[in-house]
This record gives sequence, C-alpha cells and structure tokens, in this order.
Amino acid sequence: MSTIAEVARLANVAKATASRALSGKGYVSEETRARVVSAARTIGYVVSPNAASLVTGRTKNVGVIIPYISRWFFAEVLESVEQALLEQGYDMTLYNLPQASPERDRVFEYFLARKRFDGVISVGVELSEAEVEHLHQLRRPLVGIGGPIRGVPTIAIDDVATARLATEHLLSLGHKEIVHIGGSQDEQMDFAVHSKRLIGFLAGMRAAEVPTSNCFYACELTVPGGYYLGRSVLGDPRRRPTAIFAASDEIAIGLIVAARELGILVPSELSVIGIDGHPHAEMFRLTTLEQHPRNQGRLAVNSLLANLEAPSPEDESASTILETNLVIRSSTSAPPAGLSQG
Amino acid sequence: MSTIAEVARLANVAKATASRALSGKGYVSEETRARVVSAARTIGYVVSPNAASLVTGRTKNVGVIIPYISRWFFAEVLESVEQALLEQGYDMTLYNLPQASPERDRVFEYFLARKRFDGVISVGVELSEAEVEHLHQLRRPLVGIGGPIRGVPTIAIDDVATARLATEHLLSLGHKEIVHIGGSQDEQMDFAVHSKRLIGFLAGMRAAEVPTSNCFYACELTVPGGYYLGRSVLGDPRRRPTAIFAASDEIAIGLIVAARELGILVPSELSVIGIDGHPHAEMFRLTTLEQHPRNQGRLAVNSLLANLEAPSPEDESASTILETNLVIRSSTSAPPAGLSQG
DNA sequence: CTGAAAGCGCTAACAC
DNA sequence: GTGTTAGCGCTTTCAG
Repeated sequence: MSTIAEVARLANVAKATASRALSGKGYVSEETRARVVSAARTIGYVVSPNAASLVTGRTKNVGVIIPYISRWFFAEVLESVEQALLEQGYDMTLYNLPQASPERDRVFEYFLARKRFDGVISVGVELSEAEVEHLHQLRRPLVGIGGPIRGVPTIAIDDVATARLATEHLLSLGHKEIVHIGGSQDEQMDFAVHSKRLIGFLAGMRAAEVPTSNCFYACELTVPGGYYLGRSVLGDPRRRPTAIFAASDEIAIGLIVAARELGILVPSELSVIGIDGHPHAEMFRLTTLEQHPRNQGRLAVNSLLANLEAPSPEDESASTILETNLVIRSSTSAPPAGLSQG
Repeated sequence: MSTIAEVARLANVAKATASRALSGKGYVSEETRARVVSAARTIGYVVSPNAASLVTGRTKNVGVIIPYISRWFFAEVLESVEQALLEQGYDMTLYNLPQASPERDRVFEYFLARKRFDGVISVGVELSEAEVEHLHQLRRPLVGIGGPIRGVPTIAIDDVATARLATEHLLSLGHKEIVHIGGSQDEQMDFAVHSKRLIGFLAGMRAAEVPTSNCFYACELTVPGGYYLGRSVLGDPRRRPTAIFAASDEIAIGLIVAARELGILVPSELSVIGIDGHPHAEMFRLTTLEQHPRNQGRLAVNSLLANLEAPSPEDESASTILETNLVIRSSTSAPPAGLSQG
C-alpha cells in the first residue's frame, strides 16, 4: 500500500535518500537513516520487490523444480531449501514437475521464461537437452541436486559407491544370499540412479566372488512397492535371501512389513539395508545409509546464492559429491547359518 | 531478455498494440495479431510479469502457507494446489511455517507484506489474530484449508462429525472396548483438531452408552508416534482394547506395526480406523475415513481464483464443509468375543 | 552526504 | 483498430 515516496515525505528527504537508507547501499548519515527507518516503520512500509527488480534485475525469488513432494527425501530437501532461502530473504516458487508431458514443457517454456527468478534449483530431475538449454538461456545461476546436468554445478551422492558400501556391509557380516531390490531398469528415470545402484551392488558382490544370478528385483520406489514385491520374493522359502539391499528406505520398510507378515524375523533372519535415513528406520529395525537430504538442500542454496553474489565464469560444471556416512540405525545381523567370511 | 518494444518494432506496430495482441485485451485486427504473435515467437518473447504487475496490480502469483511438507496429507494438498494454480497460469510461492517463532513473524511482516501475491492460501495453520490482521491488510483474497479463520472462506471437514462417524463404525461392529488415540490436548495446535476429534469420539461413545474412562491416549501425529504409544498401550493385555480410533492414518499405521510386533492380529483381534486415506492403508489392513486432500486443494484454488475475478463483498466468511465419505479400505472386524450390539 | 531526474518493461487512458 | 502518452514503485546515475 505505502510507497517509498510517502516514507521520504514523512522523513523530509528525497526518495533517493530514503531508498539508500532502507537498502543500506550508498552513503547516508546516521541521523537521516534513523529518521527514514522510523518513518518506514510508522507507516508499515515494505519495499515492493516487483518495482525494485524492474530496475535492479534481481527478484529475490528462486525457482525450485522437483518431481515429487510426498516422498520423504524430496520433502526434506524442499523444507531445507525453503528454510535456507527464507533466511536470506528469498522467496521460493515451486514447480512439481511431472514426467515428460505438455505441462512439463509449459513450465520450461512459459513459467521459467518469465524472468521471475534470480536462480533455479533442480532437485532430482533428469533434464532433457532442450530443458537444459531453456534454463541456460535464462542466464541465471542454476544448481542441481541428485545428479549431473550439463554445465551445472551439482550436489549429489556417489550412487555407485553408496550401493557398493551397502553391499559390502552385508557381505562383511557374512551374508552370501543377498538380493538387491531397486527401481526398474526399464523405467529408468532421474539420473539412472537405478542402474548406478545396481552397478555398485554387482561390483561389491563380484569383488567378494559371490554369484549374482537372480539377485535383482525391481519395484516402485515406495513402501507398498517394496511390500508387494516382498510378499512374492520372500514368500518362497527356497529362494529366500538372508539379506537385502534396498535402493530406498521406503522399499526397505515395505519389505520388512512383508517379511514380518511371513513370520520372518528382522534382522535376525533377514537383514535389510536401505538408503536415505528415513525417520521410520528405527521402529522397523532398518539399517540405512544416510543421504542427508537437508544438507543437500542447504548446500544447493549456498552454492546458488554464492554464485549470485559473485558470478563465477565458466567453471560452473563443478559438482559436489557428498560423502555418504554408513549409519547403523539398528542391528543388522549375521546370516542365520552363521557363515563367516574371509 | 527481449522486451515488448522489440516485438513491436519487428511487427511494425506500437508497443500498446503489441501488448493488446499478446494479452488478448482490447481490439486488434486478426491480421495484426498474427503478425505480433509471430514476431514474439521469433525472438522468444515472454512477458515480464514483474513489469506488468507494476501497472496492473496483478502478479499471477499465489502465496501458500503450510506447517508441514512431509506429512502425507499436507504433501497431497500442496501437490494439488500447485497443479491447479499452474493450470491457470499462476506461480505458487511456498512458506513452510514453523510454530510461533521469530521466523514465522517474519513471514507475515516481511515476506507476505511484499505485495507479491494475488492471493494467499493457508493450509492447516491456526492463525493468531495479529496474523489474520496482517493478511487482511494485504487486501487480497484469502482462503483457508483445515479450519476457520476469521472473515475468511474455508475448506474443511467436520472434525467432530468425522470422529463420531469413525467411532460409530466401530460401535456398530459390536466393539465396546474402544480407545481413541490422537494429538495431545496440551499441545493444542491447528484448529483444535485434537479436541474436536476427541469430542466427536466421546459423543459417539456416550450416545451408545459405552463407558469412556481411560480410553484416550495422546501421541505425536506420526507413524513412530503411534508405534511407540502402541507398544505401551497394547503391551498390557489387561487393558487392551478391541478397537482403536486413531486421529490420523499415520498414527494408525504405527499402532498396527506395534500390534503386529506384539502378535496381535489386525483386524481380527484389533480393529483400527484412521482418518486421511493414506496410500499405505491397504497394505496395513487399515480402515480409513477419506479426507480427500487433493479435492480440498482444488476447491481452495477455485475459490480463491473465483474471488480474484469477481471480488465478492463481505460474505467472505462463508466456509465450505466437505462431506466425509466412510471408505472401508479393508476389513474391520467385529470384536473377538463376538458381542453383538442391539 | 543528499536531491533531481531518468528509466526499468509494461498496460491503460485517451486520442486519432 | 491503432498510436501516443503517462506512470506503476523503485534504484541509480549525476550534480551539487
């Protein structure tokens, strides 16, 4: 409602001075500044970022694109990103991107093209060449979370190494009958995460010279996905593994529910390890590798804002690979047969 | 990058004509319009909503305030709101409001005051008088989801009636030993939802003349919350109920996990009914009352945008109470003892 | 240190 | 139907 002109009038200064006093840019005497600030407070003045951005080019608004809101990992990233942005005075505009679709195209061609953002954070979205091109045309800093984007700094974990680590953990306990349950290799999405985790798993198994036939099953990356697959995989005692490496904690939780229904004790008869650090891990006796979504969110925001302050030239493709910490949230077990390894 | 002036030059018209052609407001000959549109496409022109909003007062941006992102109900509302807004060409700026805190104050006093929004949707947040006042001062339409806000239209379910319905469902199956597990009455938040559900529960019980001493327990509204409480409540066979009405599906799921660990069969030995319509209900044999979060989100957006088009005078406080449908997602059972009810 | 003036990109009156 | 003009609220030269 109130404009800077009113503040200026009330403080008996020019608009320019009021602007300087309020924004902190440029010289203003302490006395004048105090008068302006008090005038602003009196009439409840707040700058209009719209008007300001028209002249400065800065909007104090960051766009975030994300494929899911309700999956735990994404929700955590979102919360941390929003919080970090707010602390710096930035608004967060959210786009929940569907898979390839007309609506998705519209986000890139229309919404993101409106020059509304100082920068864009892309969370766990595999972008097409055309989409990356659209984003680069904005000439605004861009940060990815979850996987590489051409010419864009990225925060990510090393999926292959993480999967291998999880596998090695189970192997070190003496397990030989290990199964990996992850996303479908056909419906490859995100950053081929499904493949990478499978690759890491297989690498770990092969290094330990454990046979790997029939030891991979695919399902949806959700609790019910893991549950229904678990009922079928664990239902057959002949091919029942002693340990499972699940590609996400959601799958792992579903598997554990299925196992319990079948009377299989977790973890004594079946060890399960997942990836994420889900808050339900403890109650399900789930071992999990922490992915620290909140850290990833904060790192992304910091990186983006740093780039905004001091635009770096062309080393933009530098990516940050996070270290994964093996956190034993609960007791994984040695296999029932008690085979010792090495 | 490109401005409407360039489009105008390329199409050999004045800026105003280009504006009319592109926005569809005002008379433009079909021929001219085509020329302008093609010119715009050639140079990849997209209007700057910032500049436009400076003169029109409209921003094509809606602010959403919400207390949680990762809880299923809220995530669903958020997804549906975002989708509905996008369809209408609106951006969604998200504020994840913490409980009363300096950060929260800042959202109301600073972020929401920046005149950046055409309207605001408040999801499941109990607002203080001061906060409502701040919102009203924006002179922008405002819609609430989840509970009443003074002078604001609201989308909500009838919590008392819903709780009573759930209770009556259990009573009708013949249960007498029914317990209600909900949010703490001390940490009252949201819209006294905890109280309302307790009230509805007690009303149902009393109408059926079933005693209600020691039949309410409080916990956090999460899966672990329900789980840990369940371990203690169900661990004592002497006071074990035959049915539980949980204030949320998350609590209910946690309870079921605890029950299963204790060897209690669900639903044959213990019936559990929750509220929400959570996607995990089926795999946990959970009966649930649907709350239809996506519908609530869409209704809120429709109501808000309708108000934007044609601002209604002062009947703003009209609220929409959604009907709750009793959806039996899986089999609730009669109590083990098989007492039949008149 | 402060003021006057120009202009960011756009739309809304008002002429023609 | 279309062009001209003014101005939304702000920051930023450029004088003083």
